[in-house]
Amino acid sequence: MSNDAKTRAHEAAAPATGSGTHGKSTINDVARLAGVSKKTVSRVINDSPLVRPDTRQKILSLMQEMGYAPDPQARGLAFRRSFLIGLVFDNPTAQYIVNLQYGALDALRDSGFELVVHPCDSKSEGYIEGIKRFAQQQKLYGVILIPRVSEDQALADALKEIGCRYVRIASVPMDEPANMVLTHDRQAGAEAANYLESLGHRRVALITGPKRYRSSIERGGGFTEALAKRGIELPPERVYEGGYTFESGVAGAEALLTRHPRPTAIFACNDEMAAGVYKAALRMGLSIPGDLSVVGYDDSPLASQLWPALTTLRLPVRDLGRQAAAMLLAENWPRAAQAQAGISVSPHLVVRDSCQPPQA
Amino acid sequence: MSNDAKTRAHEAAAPATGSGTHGKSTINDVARLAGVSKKTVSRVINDSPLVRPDTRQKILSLMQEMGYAPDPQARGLAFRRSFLIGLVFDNPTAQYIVNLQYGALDALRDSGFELVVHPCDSKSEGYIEGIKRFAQQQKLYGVILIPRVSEDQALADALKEIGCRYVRIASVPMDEPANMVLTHDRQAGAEAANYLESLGHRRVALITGPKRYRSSIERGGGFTEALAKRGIELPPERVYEGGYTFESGVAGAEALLTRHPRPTAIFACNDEMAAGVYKAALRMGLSIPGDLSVVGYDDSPLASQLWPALTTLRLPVRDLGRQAAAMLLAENWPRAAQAQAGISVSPHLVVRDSCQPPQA
DNA sequence: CTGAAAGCGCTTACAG
DNA sequence: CTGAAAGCGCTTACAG
Repeated sequence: MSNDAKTRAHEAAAPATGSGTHGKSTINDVARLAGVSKKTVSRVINDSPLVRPDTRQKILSLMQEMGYAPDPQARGLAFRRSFLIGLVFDNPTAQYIVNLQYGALDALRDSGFELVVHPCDSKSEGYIEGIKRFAQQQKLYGVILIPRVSEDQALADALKEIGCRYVRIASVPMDEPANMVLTHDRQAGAEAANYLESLGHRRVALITGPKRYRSSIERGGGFTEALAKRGIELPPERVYEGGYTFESGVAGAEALLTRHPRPTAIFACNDEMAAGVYKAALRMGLSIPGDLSVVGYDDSPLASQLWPALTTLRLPVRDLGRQAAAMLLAENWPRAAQAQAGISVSPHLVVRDSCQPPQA
Repeated sequence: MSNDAKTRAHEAAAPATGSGTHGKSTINDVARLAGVSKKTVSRVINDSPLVRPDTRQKILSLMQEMGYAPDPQARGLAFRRSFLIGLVFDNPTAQYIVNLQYGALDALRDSGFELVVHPCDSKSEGYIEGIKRFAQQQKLYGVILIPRVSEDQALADALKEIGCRYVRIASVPMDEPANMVLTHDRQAGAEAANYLESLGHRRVALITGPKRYRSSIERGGGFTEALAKRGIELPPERVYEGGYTFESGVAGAEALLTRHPRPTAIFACNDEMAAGVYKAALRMGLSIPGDLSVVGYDDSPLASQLWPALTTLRLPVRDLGRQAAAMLLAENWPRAAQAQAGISVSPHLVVRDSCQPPQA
């Protein structure tokens, strides 16, 4: 992944030992010591081609030597744009947020950009105004939108209106390619279905997330679709709408497992709900995978900590974050971003110990 | 908690509808429309007392009306200091990081300050240099240090040297009160011991975190101490040094539970390790709390999702974050911060279903 | 209580 | 390829 950093100077090492004056040198100091105008130094900072190679080299090593790094605030003021990337999210799991941050920071490392976190409540009145103000006031360079806010077209429109770059992480294309990182939830849901079918399961059940989450619709839809393609029906009484929470997983499993005949496998649309299924099964005296096979989604730390370890769909969240941030930094947005958008980030099945063929 | 915001203007609402000119008004526009100099507007922005009340009021409502908010970059450039707070952490759990962020953001809301995240690797060579550069380059207003980096005196010294405000979250005082938010781990460890003793347990075991974590030493130490005070000995063979990870909890429990006689209770120094104890017990056919009582630490979401629900010490992480950020913003640092430092954030026992008196 | 001047550290036109 | 002037939107001395 090419690092389209705006400037090389940001990679400046610590002030060279012994350089003296408190490491607070400015562009003027560099210019004076190099015997050029500050405009020339500025050109070097901004990787302009309009500098003679030897001049550039001389200035570059001088900056290195002095431990000079341009002041982001001064640059921002002149550019009318900051070097901050906003991370906007509603209420995903802690693990999701943190992994996304790590990924985004991977891409921002040594670029001179920093990551500013901005949680919000998409159900509150005027939350879009809040984000707009955040973007405008800080003159954000760009914004990364995480589900569920990424799915809000009104938010995207607001951002576009004020001219703020953004990238939406979502399960289906709902914007220009340059503004999207896709998570392919439908395909992953199908993988879960195919896996269970291949083990021999015919009476399977589904615990979805809330309908207002596009991911939930895609995961559940892909699952149902793939099942149908293999000739397996999923009647409404074997589908439970959960809330992506542990408790809803418990409730869903309790509802589904009291049906007769009992399903032999459950696909929960996230790991938290799958953990809820474990609890319900344990309480009902059902063994996993003996009496019940379970598949989750996310591959959160939880998945490997459950016993038996949970078979689940791994969502490479850190990669999503890295990808989104890299697209935002792309030199010639949106052209370059679009090219990068081709790099796909897909979930895949991680087989552990929570599934086996159904008992005869 | 008083919000010592530097300025009122940050709370400016969205541009009043119909105000026209794209909401990009500057201090000059305000000054012109108010018929005063920009210096006077500046005084209002910065809550200077040197403005006639009616003048101030007039300017304030004008700003509100225009949807004016001062540009943080321009202010920062003039102030030689940004309005950014850095959150520096090594590798705590995702839940800890996120809760701390939420807490810090609670305190920063409507203050004009933003939160910049900065993970690091305290085991890597020159990591302190990296943080120093981050603080210096961004001219951070202040930094919040989370364990384990908060325990590194060299880091604190480096920050002090460059004149960067910081607050350390840690289990014991190791700096000026104005620089500390205490988590009182020792006292909480004692609470765990007293609780188990009161239930009648005499053969108890302990799974600590890594020795290099001060929290681990305090939690374990408080536990051991309180036990001793009540006449219960904790021999070395009933103490296992874990790594604050799930896997180490499994390993620890496996080691401790094969001793004869078997301990009737285990205190794990965090919930992840407690979850590991659950797994080991389940595999060994031991029931919780029938055969074994378990106490964790953190009250992470995990705690209530385990079955039976885990009795644990609740660490109010969000409060820690709020407290730390509020101290950083205190008007007259370090005096005011010190006053706030009095507000204590203490863990307390949350009793759920994982403990009972030992079987006869 | 109020203001005119100079400056924070950079960049954008505009010339050459 | 290089530079002198003006400006980004604020604040700090310094006067009054």
